[in-house]
Amino acid sequence: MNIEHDLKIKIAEALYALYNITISPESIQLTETRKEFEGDFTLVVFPFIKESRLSPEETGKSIGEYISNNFNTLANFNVVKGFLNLGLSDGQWLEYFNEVGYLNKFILKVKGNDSIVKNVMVEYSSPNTNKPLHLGHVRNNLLGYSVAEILKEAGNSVKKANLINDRGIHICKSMLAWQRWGNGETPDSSGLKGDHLVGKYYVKFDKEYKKEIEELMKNGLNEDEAKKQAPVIIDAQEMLIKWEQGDSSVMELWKTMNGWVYEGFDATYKKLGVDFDKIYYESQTYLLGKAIVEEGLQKGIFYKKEDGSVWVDLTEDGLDEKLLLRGDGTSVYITQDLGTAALRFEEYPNLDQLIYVVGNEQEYHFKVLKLIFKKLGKPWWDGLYHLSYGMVNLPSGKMKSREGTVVDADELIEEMVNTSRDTTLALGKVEDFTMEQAEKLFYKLGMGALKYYILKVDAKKTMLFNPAESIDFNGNTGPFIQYTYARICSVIRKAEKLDGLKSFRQQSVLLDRPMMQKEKDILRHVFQFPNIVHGAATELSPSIVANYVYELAKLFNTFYHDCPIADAEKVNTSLFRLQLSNIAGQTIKECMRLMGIKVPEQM
RNA sequence: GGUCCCAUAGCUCAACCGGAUAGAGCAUCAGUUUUCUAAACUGACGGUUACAAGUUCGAGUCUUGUUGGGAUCACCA
Repeated sequence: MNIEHDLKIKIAEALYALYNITISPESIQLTETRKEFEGDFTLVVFPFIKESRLSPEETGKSIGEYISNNFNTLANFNVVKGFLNLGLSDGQWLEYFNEVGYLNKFILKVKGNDSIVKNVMVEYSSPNTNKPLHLGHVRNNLLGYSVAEILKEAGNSVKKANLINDRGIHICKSMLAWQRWGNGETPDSSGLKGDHLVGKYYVKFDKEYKKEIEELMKNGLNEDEAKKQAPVIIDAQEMLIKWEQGDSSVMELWKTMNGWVYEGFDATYKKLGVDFDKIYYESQTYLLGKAIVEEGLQKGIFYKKEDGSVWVDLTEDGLDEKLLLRGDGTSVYITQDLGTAALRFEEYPNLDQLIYVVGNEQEYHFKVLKLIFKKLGKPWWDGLYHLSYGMVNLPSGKMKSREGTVVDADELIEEMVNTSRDTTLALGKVEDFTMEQAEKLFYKLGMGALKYYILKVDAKKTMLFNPAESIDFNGNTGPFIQYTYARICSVIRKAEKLDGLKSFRQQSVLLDRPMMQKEKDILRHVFQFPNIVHGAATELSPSIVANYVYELAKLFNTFYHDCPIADAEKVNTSLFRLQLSNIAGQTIKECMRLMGIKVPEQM
C-alpha cells in the first residue's frame, strides 16, 4: 500500500513507452500538488524534455495522456508550465482507504523494498555526575529518544544507550568541595535533590578556585601559572590520581555522591519519559581506553612524549596533535570514548551503526575519534556517526553554569506543568475529572508543550529559548495537536453511542458521491505517513515528524469545523467521516509517540 | 590565525537532495458559537530570503567573494 510508489511505477512505464527513458520509480520526483492547483500529485517534467524533444507542456500532456489511457487510476490531469498535475480517482482513494481504515490495520511499517534492517545503537543523554541536567540536556534526551523510536518505526533494530560520565577531574572537583566545605550535608539533611546538591558543590569549587587564582595573580603570577598552581586544583588532581589507584576513602566518597546524583537523574529521566536499554559507566570503560592507547603505541600510530603523555598526530589529516593520556598516566575525555566504542562493537558484533547524540561543540572530538579508529584499522570505524545538534541559547546568549544562567531541567518541567494546570483550569476543561486524572492531564499537556517546542526545530540548528515568555499552548504547539486528538476521540465516543454508527470500524465504505476536497486533503496527508517516517529515519530528524503531524492536525481542524461528522445528512457520509477521523487520530497518536508525547482522550 | 557552522516577516520557526506566486505560529487588526470541545476556525497586515556576482529552463537551496554572528583548535569534559 503506497499510493505514491504505485503512481511512480506508472510514470516510469509511461516514460519508457513514450521516450524510451529508463528510470527507476524511486528516483522519480513526485510531490504533493499545491493547493492552488487541481490534482493530487505533481510531476516535474523538466528533467525529461531533453529526451522527449518536446516542450515542457507537450511532454507533460503526453505523459498524462499515456497514464490516463493505460491505467484507470487517474480521474484527471492538467499541465501548468512544466508541471503535470495528476488527480487520482475517488475509487482509487477509497480502495486505499478501505485497506487502511476498514481493516484498522494502521501500524504502518515503513519497510520499503530497498530498506535493510540495520542494527543501530543510539547513545544519548550521557550526563556528567557533577551537576543536574539543564535545558541543553533536555534537548539531547528528547532528540535521542525520538530518533531511536523513529529508527525502530522504520524497521531497524535499535538499542538505546547511556554513557554516564562518572569519573574524571570534574567529578573530583565537586567531591573535594563537599569534603572541605560540606559539613556532612546530604540530600536528606538539606532536602535538596541529590544531583542539585552535588551541583552546588561543583559551583562552590569553582568559586574557591577563582578566588585562589586571583590571590596568586596579585602575587605576581600570570593567569596560566595561577590556574596551574592554585592549591585547590592541585588537591583535586591528587584526588583523581588516588581515585585511579582505588584509594578506599576516595572511592567511598565517590560512590556516595554519585549515588545521590543517580537518584536525582532517575527522577528527571522518569519525568522526561526517556529510557535506556543499556547503561555504561565511564568508570568501567576508561581502562579499556588505556588498553587501546597501548595498542596504538605498539602499532606505532601513537607516540609518547618525554613527560610520559601519549599523543596522536593527525596533522596529515588536517587536524592537530591530540592528547590521549596525561603525563601522570590519568585518562582524559577521549580515552574512555576509545574504550567504550571498542567495547560496544565487542558486545554487539552485528552493530552497523553507533550514533552519538552529542552537541555540535564536540564535532572536532568525534572527527578525531573516528579517525583514530580508522588508523587503528578497526573494521567498524565507519559505523560511528556523530548526530550533532545545535545549542539552546537564551536571549542573553549561551547558557553558562558558572554565571547561573542555565535553565534547570527540573524547574523547567515543573513550570511547564504549572502553566498547563493554570491554563486548563482557566478554560474549565477538567470539571468532570478526578484530581488524579486532572494532574495526569496537566503533566501530559505540559510535557507535550515542552517536547514539541524542542523537537519541532531542526536538530542541527541552534535554537532560542526565552524563559521570560512561557512556552505557548496555542497555534503550532504540542497542546494544539493533543487537542485535535482529544476532539477526534470525543466525536468517536459520541458516535459509538448511536445505533447506526456504533460499529463504524467494521464497515467498509462505499461513497455514493464525489469526495470533498477537505476529506481528500486528510486522506492524502495520512497516506504520506510511511514516507515521512522513512525520511525522518534517514535524516535522523524528529522535526520532520513534528511538521507533518502539525499539518495533519490543521487539516483535521478545518475539516471538523466545516463538516458534520457523526450527524451528517447521510449515514454513509457519517461512516466515512468517522473512519477518516479515526485514521487521522491514529496517525496523530503514532507521530506523537515517536516524539515521546502522550495524547489525552479528553482535555 | 586555521577548520567548520549559521543568517528567511517585528519575534520563534518551515520550505521534502534545484521546482509553480517563499509558508506557519506568535504579536497586531477584523470576523465566526441555538450545530460533534473556541487550546478551534476564517480573513487582513507583514519579505529585495544579510549583500554582490556566477552556474541554468528555473536558486532561499549549488559555487565564489563581502559583511555580521557562533563553535572549535586544552595535560577541561
